[in-house]
Amino acid sequence: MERTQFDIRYATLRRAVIERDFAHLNDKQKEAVFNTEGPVLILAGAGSGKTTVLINKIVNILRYGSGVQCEQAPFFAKDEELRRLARYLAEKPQTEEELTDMYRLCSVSPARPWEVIAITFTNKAANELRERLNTAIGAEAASGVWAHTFHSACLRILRSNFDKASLSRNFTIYDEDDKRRVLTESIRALGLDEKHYDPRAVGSEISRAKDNLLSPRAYEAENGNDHYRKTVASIYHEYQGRLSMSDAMDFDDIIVKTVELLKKHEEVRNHYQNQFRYVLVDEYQDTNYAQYVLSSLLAGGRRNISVVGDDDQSIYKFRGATIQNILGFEDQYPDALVIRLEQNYRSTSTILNAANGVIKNNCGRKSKTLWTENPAGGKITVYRGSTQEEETEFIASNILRDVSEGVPFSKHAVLYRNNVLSNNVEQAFKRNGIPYRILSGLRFFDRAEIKDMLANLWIIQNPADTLRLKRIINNPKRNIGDRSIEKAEQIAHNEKTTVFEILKNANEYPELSRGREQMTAFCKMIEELRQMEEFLPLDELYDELLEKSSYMSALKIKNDMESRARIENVLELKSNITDYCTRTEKPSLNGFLEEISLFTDIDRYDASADAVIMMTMHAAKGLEFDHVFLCGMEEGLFPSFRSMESDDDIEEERRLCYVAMTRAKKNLRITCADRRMIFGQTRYSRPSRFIEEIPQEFIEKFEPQTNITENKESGYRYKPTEPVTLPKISSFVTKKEEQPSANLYAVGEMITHKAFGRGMILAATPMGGDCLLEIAFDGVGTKRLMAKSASQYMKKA
DNA sequence: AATCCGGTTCTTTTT
DNA sequence: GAACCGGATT
Repeated sequence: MERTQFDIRYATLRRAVIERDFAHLNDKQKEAVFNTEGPVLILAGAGSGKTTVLINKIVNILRYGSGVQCEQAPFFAKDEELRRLARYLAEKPQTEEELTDMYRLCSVSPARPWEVIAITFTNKAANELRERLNTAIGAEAASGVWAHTFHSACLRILRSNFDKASLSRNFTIYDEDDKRRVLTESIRALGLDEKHYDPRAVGSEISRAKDNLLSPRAYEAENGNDHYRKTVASIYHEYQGRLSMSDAMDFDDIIVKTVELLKKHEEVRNHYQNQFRYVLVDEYQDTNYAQYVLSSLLAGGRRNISVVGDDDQSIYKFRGATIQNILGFEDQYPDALVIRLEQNYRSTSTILNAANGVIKNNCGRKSKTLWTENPAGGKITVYRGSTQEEETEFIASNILRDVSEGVPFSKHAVLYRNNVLSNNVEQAFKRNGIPYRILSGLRFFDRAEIKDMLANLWIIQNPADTLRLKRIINNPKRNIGDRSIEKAEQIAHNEKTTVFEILKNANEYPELSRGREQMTAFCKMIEELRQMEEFLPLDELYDELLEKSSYMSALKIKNDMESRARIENVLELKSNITDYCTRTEKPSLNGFLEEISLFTDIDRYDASADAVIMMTMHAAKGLEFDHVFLCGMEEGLFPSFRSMESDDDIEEERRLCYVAMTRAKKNLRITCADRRMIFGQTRYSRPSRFIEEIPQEFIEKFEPQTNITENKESGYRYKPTEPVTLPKISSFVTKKEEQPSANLYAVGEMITHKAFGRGMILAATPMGGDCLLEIAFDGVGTKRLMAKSASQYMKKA
C-alpha cells in the first residue's frame, strides 16, 4: 500500500498521542514498550525499571496494538478523524467516551487480553504484574492476561490437555521433599547403597537431565560410559516409573511434559501459537534449556517474543539456569532488536558505582554500564570485627542508631550468603531488642501437620498417590504398620494396580488379615470424602476431613504444647482454604492444591510489619531496601570455599555479590569478622576479595582499635559508634497508650541485663508502640535497646 | 512401635 | 553446634 501524505500526518499524530500516554518512561524504556512486533531482547540492569517496562508493554499491546509501529492511517479514517485526533493531542480527552474514541483512533489491531502471556519466575513477580495491570487497564482485562510463573502456566496448559499429555485427570504434584522420598525408595528398590548414591545428588543430576529434556533412555545414551551416571540412569528410570504409578509429577516434569505435549501434538501447538500473539518472559537469564524451548515453542507462531533479563544477575546456574539463553538470543533471532536499559533509579551513585566496580571483574558478559542521576549519598561502610559478636553488635547498634534518627526497622535488611549466619545476627537482635523477621527456614507448608492435612487432601483428589497414602495411613494411629503396607505394595505391584485398590479390598487377601478392618474403614472414609467433594464447598469438606480422619481429636487428646500449636496450624490451613475460596471464581480442590504446591515462603513476606528483614542474598533478588547490611563477607564464606576451584563459580559468586549490593537504595554496610565459630570450629579468615574489588573512594573502613583490644572485661573491642543525640519526645507520640513494658523504665533507674550486666537508664524515648532506651552499662558502654523486646533480658536492679 | 544414641554432615534453592 | 538419619534397643 502506498503511503500518502494523510498516512504520514496520521502516523505522526498517533505516535505523539501514544508517546504522551507513556511520557513517564525514559527513551530506552519507550523503545522497549513500543516495539511490539518481532523478537526483542531487553537487557535490563538492576533497578532500571524492568517490571515497569513489562507492564507498560502489555498495556501498550492491549491498548494500541502495534500502533506506534504502523505507518498507515486506519481504513475508516477521514479528515474528520484526523481532526479529532489532533484535538485530543492538544487537550487531553475529558470524558470516558472521548478517551475510548482516542484509543480507537490510535490502535492498530490491539491484542485481546488472553492473547498475551507474560511468564515470570516467582509468584511474587506474577502477582505484582497482575496487580499493576489491574490498576492500569481494569480488573476484567487484567484477569484475562496470562500472567503466570513458568510452572503455573504449564499446569494450566496441562490441565486443559491432560489426555493428550498422557496424564490422568487428577494428577498429583510432588514437591522437593516428596521427590527425595520417592528417590530414596527407588534407590533402595534397586538394591543400591544410599551412601554411594546420595538421593540429593542423584536428584539434582536427574533434575539437570530433565532441564535438558533428556528422558531416562536419552540420558543413559549420553552417559553410557560413565558407571555412576549409568546407575543414575537406572534410578531415573525407576523414579519415573514410581511417579507414573502414583499419577504424580515433580516440578521439573511440569515443564518437560508441557514441552512434550507441544512438540508431539501439532493441533495443541497450533492452538497456543495462534492464541499467544505476544509472549513476554521475565528474568530470562535464569531460564534453563527446557524453559528456553518452551518459550520458543509458545512464541513460534508470530515470533513476537520479548525477553527481559540481566546476565549480571544470573545466580541460579547451580539449578540448571543457563546464561547461554540470553547470550544466544541474537543468534536464535538474527533480526532481534536489542535494547539496553542502563539508567538505574534505585540506588545512590556511590552504591551503583561500587557494584559496577565489582561486577566489572567478570568476563563473558554483555557490555553494559549502569548509571544514575541519583545523588551520591554516603559512603559504603566496611566494618571488620575481630569476632562474629563484634560484627553483629555493629549491625545491631547501627540499626538502633538509624531508628533513633527516625528510620523504621522495616527499612533495614540483613543479607547473608548462607543460612547458618542468621543465628548470630538473630542473637544480637534478641539481645538488643530489635524486632526482626527471617525469610526462609521452616516454611508453614513444610510443617508436619500441614503436610499431613495436605496429604489427606491430595489423596481425596487422587487415591493413586501412594507416597501421600503412606504418609497418612497410620496417622493418626490406625494400627496399620509398615509391614502390612509393604505387603500391600507387593500385591499392588504384582497385580499392576494401586495400593489404594488393594487396601480397599483388603478382605480378599489373607496376607493382609492383620489390619484389614482398619484398611477398609480408611478407604471407605476417603471414598466418602471423595463423594462429598462433588457438592460440598471446599472449607466444609476440610471440616469433614478433620472430623472423619480423627486427626483433630488425636491432637486434642494429646493436649501438650506441641499439639496445641499443631491444632492452631491445622486451623490456619483452614483459613487459607477459606481465603482461597473467597478470592477464586471457581474454587476447586484441584485448584487449591495446585496453588499451594507452587507456593513459597517469600510469598508470605509481609512488608507491613515494622521489623528488620533477614534473608539469604539469593532470596533478596528482585527486592529492594533503603538500608542493607551484607554480613559474613569473608573469603571462604563469600565467595564460598566450594566455588574457589573454578573461575565460573567465582563469577557466579561475584554476580551474587552484585545482586546483593544493588538491593540497597540509600545506604550499604558491609561487615566481616576475622574469627568466627562455624560448624563447631573456630575459623580465621580474610575479608572477601569482593570488598577489595570495590573502588576505594566509595568506602569508609572501620576496624577494631588495637589499643583497646586488651579490655578483657567488656569483650567488645570495637570503637563504639558516635554518641547520638536522641530526638526530643515529640508531642504526637506522647498520647498515653497502654504500653505495659515500654513504660516500665524511668530515666535514672538501675537495671541488669543478661548479656551486658548492670546499667543505668540515660534516656527513654517512646517510639511506635515501644520505647527506645539508652542505657549506660558498666564496662560495656552505652547501648540503645528497645524496651518491649529487651525486657525479657532485663530486670530492675 | 517408639525412643534413644551415635555418626554424619553442614551453600545458594524463584517452582 | 545442631540437626538429621539410621540402626539398635526397649
